[in-house]
Amino acid sequence: MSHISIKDIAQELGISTTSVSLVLNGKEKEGRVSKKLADKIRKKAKEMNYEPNTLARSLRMGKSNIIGLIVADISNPFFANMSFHIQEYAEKYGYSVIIANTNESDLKMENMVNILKNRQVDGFIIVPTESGNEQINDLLKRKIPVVLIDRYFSGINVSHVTVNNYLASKGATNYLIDQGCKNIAFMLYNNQLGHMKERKRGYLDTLKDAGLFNPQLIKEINHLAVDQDVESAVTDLFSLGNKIDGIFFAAGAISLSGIKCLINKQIKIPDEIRVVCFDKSEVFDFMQIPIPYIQQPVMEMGETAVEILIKQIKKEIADPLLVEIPAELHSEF
Amino acid sequence: MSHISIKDIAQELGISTTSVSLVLNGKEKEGRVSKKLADKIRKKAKEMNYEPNTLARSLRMGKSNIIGLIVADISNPFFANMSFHIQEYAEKYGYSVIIANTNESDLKMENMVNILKNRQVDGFIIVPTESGNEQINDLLKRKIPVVLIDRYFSGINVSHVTVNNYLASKGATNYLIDQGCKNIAFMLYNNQLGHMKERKRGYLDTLKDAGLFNPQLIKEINHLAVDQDVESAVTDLFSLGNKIDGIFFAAGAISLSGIKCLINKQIKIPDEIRVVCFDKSEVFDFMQIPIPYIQQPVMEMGETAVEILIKQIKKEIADPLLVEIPAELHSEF
DNA sequence: ATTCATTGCTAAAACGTTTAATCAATATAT
DNA sequence: ATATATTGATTAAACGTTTTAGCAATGAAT
Repeated sequence: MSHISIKDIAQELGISTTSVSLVLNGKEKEGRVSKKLADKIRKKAKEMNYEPNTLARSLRMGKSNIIGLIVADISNPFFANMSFHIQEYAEKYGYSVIIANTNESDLKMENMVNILKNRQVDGFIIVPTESGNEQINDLLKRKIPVVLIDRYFSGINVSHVTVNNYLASKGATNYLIDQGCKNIAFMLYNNQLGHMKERKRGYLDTLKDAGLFNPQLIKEINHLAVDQDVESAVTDLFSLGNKIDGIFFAAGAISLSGIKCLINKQIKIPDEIRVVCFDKSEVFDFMQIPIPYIQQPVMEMGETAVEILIKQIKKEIADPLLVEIPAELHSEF
Repeated sequence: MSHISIKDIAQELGISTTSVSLVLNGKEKEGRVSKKLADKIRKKAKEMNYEPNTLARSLRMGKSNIIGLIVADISNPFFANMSFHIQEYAEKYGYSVIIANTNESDLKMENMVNILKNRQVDGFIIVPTESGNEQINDLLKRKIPVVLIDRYFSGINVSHVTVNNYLASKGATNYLIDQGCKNIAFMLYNNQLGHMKERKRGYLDTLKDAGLFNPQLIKEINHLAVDQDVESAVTDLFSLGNKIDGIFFAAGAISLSGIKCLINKQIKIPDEIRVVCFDKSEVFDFMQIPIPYIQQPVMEMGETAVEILIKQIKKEIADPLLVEIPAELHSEF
């Protein structure tokens, strides 16, 4: 027999599938199955190598106990790590996690959301792509629980957990000011996602408060051409009248590209220029000089997202929950 | 209505579910549904925002069109990247991919295999954990298609795709010999997986052929304590009578740990010691000196695995296929 | 000796699909 | 005018579960 079902066990034992189901789900008490029969069923099930068909169960019960995790870039260690913690934590609650990678493509995000939705996942945790908002809206319309993580859309009223980007950004900028920098550049992605806006706001407010603001110091990077854009941004910045003495890189990949660029141009960190980065990278461990960075509490973020999502799934909460977790600036070495 | 089914559409239109199913699956020709009715159905389906329930479909059809991808460490860029390519390629064939991370834990691998098996995935691509062999055997016993990737067990007759570890290892070792190294150390994991054995064999054969072999040069590392083990291995190696002048790191994490250690101990690469690494790392881009490494063709490996798996699923091939892909040594800069 | 509870089990429906079998009506061929 | 194809639909079973409702037998209580 290719695959053993509950029916096969029942047949073999000459009993009903009800009893088998009851026992195999540990409901023998409520189901009033005799200990004798229960034991017989368990024995036979083991003997026949029975494995339940979760598809059928989910279909019948109307829930799959699966969480769909949609990540914009799984090869980014930050997200890979986050995925790991999410999976780990969700399992404790009896949920398994399906990871899908959108590679920053809106179209792929649409596909993956649809595929998972049609597979009846109970809810989604999503690191959305830049224009993934309609997909999110569709999910909300269908009353499917969603939690965004790391990124969010300012216009949509949906649960999200992020770091406190504004404060983190202020902290990083202030750090550079404290180090004596007067012309502090800021490099960020040119997208409209909420977290980027917040990081920018943090930088702007701090610089304005300090009377150091200059619009030429802000450089936007296209995520499809990070290396080129960063390269020309750096060249631009160094041709300004007031020589820049600090750069705040507002995202992981921009940081790496930026530092690589500075090294190539033989611009010495921190003598000629000071930097501070959003997100830690393994690369920092291998540099001669320490690189200050903002570290996002990736585990806490992941676990919070899982908790919120599960509460939504179980209908313990109805309204969207917006959680901001403080991020730490690592600058002491 | 919370969720629209084919039945709802049929009811609304006063027709049978068969017609709806036929049309929505593009089988109106074979099913002899009139163009008029077909159009009506499609219109209504769109209007009602219908989405098929893949669970039910899979249950009925006995296949899910899902590939289970089980990875030992998703936060390892090598595997993250591989996952990406596998997902990408599988989609072209109409399969979606569920990624599960085992974090190198045998128990978790067992769990994930079971969970996915019970969700009726059509087949598995697995980067197995060290002692995951029984799980593989169980899958084989149940006639569930499996392809191992990157790692494999010498004792089990199951499809796998790997790099040609033996030749790659010979190449790397020969590179160091060509550079004039006389005392070439080798650092590998202390596990019994086939790919490690092959890498060791490559090193051994090459060193013996060159008359340079010395058992003290081989250091085994426990993957649970890479940094410590590498640290003491390096100390050991440098206290040997014949001063070592080359190290071949047989795996990605060992390489990074090793290089970090050399930097900390102020041992200059390549003046005092030459190294060669298995797997590329982003870190190499940031080092003053170029690091030679063996690059595995991760995309080709992933795609090959998908192809083999799908052929097995479709029963186009019955016997296990063992594919070895050549790896490239990057040593010219 | 009758009622009532309890115990141990089963029948059957339901979840949302797909698909083989069948049927009635119309068209085509003889 | 009759036999035969073809067209356009439907009925009902099946996939593997869970679960409600109910049945029969036993035990306890009056």
